[in-house]
Amino acid sequence: MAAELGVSRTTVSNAYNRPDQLSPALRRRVLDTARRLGYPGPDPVARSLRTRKAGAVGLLLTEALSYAFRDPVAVQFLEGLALACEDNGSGLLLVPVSPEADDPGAVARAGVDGFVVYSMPDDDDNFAAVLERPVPVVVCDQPTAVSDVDRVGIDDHAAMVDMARHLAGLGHRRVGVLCMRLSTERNDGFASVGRQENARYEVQRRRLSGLREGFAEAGVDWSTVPVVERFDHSESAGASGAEQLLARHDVTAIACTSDLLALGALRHVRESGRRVPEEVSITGFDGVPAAERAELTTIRQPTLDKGRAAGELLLDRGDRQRSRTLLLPTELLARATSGPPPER
Amino acid sequence: MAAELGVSRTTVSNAYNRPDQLSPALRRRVLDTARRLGYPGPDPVARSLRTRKAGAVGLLLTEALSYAFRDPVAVQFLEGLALACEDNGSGLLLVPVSPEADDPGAVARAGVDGFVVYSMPDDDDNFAAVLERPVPVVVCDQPTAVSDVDRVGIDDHAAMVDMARHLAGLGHRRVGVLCMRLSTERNDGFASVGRQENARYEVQRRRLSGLREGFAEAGVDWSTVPVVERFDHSESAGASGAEQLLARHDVTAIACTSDLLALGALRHVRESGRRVPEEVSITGFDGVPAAERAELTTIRQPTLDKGRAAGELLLDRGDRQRSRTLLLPTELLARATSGPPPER
DNA sequence: GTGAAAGCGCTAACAA
DNA sequence: TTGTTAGCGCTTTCAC
Repeated sequence: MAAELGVSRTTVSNAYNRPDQLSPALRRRVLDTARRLGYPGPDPVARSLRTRKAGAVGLLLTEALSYAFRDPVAVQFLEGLALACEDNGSGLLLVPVSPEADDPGAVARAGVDGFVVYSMPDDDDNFAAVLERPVPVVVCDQPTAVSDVDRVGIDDHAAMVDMARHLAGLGHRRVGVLCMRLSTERNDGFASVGRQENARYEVQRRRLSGLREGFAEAGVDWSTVPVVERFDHSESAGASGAEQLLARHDVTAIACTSDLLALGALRHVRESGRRVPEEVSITGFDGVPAAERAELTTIRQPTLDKGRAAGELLLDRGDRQRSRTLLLPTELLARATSGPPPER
Repeated sequence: MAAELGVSRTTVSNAYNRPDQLSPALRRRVLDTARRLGYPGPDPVARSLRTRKAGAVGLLLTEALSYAFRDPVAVQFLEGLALACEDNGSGLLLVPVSPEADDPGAVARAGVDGFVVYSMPDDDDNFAAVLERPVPVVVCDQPTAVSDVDRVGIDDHAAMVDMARHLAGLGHRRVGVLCMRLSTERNDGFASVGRQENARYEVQRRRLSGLREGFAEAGVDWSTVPVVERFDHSESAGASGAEQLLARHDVTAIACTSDLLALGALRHVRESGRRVPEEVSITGFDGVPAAERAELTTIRQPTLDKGRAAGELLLDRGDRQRSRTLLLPTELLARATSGPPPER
């Protein structure tokens, strides 16, 4: 301890943390001595132990850490979350999870004051580990079947009912769907109704059920609607999904459960010589910037606001009495990739 | 302590950390009791204090936290860094810095095993605070004038010499430049040679000096070359910069020190009715995806690899004897936005 | 395979 | 304004 150098440890501590508690001269002297002796200042970990504050928010994602920076929706969510963190002076800790290993160790080992959980599957070990921790938790999007945590999300079902009505209203009856992964194991291909209903990803389940309901209103029998699933969330997955769908089914519209998939589908459909929307309509979900450039018909969701709201909910030491749920609005953007189906 | 429940604290600790050190039956019993009693498992902060490992890498950026997710180059760097972190099982802590406050507290308070510093100005307080911490540090890009830290970067000067030669080789002699901020205070407008040479951002300084050298070889007097500076790094800053440049100077080429600026310049130039590259050539720097889509002539730098290398350098507990410097290669991509100047 | 003791470096009360 | 006293919760020799 630098205490050996004239003063006591309290004084040293105060020199760093409460400048107003001691004379400027003394403070200067303490700091100078510290520097001379090579004392690097209070150890942050020891301080955290004592103060019971880590000064950081943990973020848990479905995917590997680096995915956070590959998916444009995740990036926007993170920007919002970071905004909330910086307002609060909190750090943002991206918690590593090994998708393979059944090792929730990283979660247990994270020095954070709370967790934001972004879009995890039902029954996830890492998420379970988060709930074990005696810190506040905010879940974004999924899973929703959890008590005692705050939640931020949108009404995925209702948004997709709108989308189905939009397409049905244009006259589409022979439609296909392209969706994201429905289980944690890779399963690229057509997804049966049973598989859809038992999807481990609630968001996908709800988006599909929304489409189902909306199309049902127009008399479309859902069991005849082909649903193609892709494990990877990327444009090329969207392209290959569209290819698989169109190879077997003659549809006039493809509703995708994300913009990335829709953008890929759009590319494939055009490259295969079909015109959009004259021959095939394509719709997405999310409202990413690239979708705007492509004039994709989609559902805009306030991704950045979700991130900020999640951060604020977590950091807001207000009424943490009962768990709060925030449902943000979405908006159907009918743009250039949807139109009436071709005449028979 | 759960020790009151049959066994000692060592045993409890072992139950969590060294399953092989005690009988499975006992371990099970300990864990069950812990659950029943609501013991959440070892406190990560206390554990860190004892083991002297935080299990996380800290990242320090020039800008506010959320900037990390707004700038495509930063996002790619982060993806690479995250890749290295996840290979190591480390977390990634984005350290909040208040650009206004002269408070390096967040850096001092971050519980991390090391820092990656990404592109900071010379003489930055937060960076200085990082150097005070007794942990390893890797600096990416700037500042370079630091001893005892590992570094990752590119040869900005040489890359821009190439770019100047490219433009000069096409025949350009009346050129303008659009660069990023040169000081930490906002100063949008023309930058004198003196201001360029005294820029607090080494990367900008070197990119400008590279252009200067390359154009000098073709006989261009640098003091006649207008250099427009923009504080914000965005497309719209690029557009307004190009506008300001063209309003006063009749140039046949605009060399930008980033793709984002170049993309904005491109937009402005086209919107103002000029053809690219027939009337004006425009070049960027970085090689972001959007630049590829726009067919922008640019310098590609391996941004993701820089991030990964930075992470590996930091986490690699190998020869930490002397500081290592890694210079990654760049590549001039001559695409569709550069061509011969118009005939007089 | 298990327990006892020692301390990681700090800050919050309180007393002087 | 400064010093004293107690831990924060854990892991780690080392002895049993």
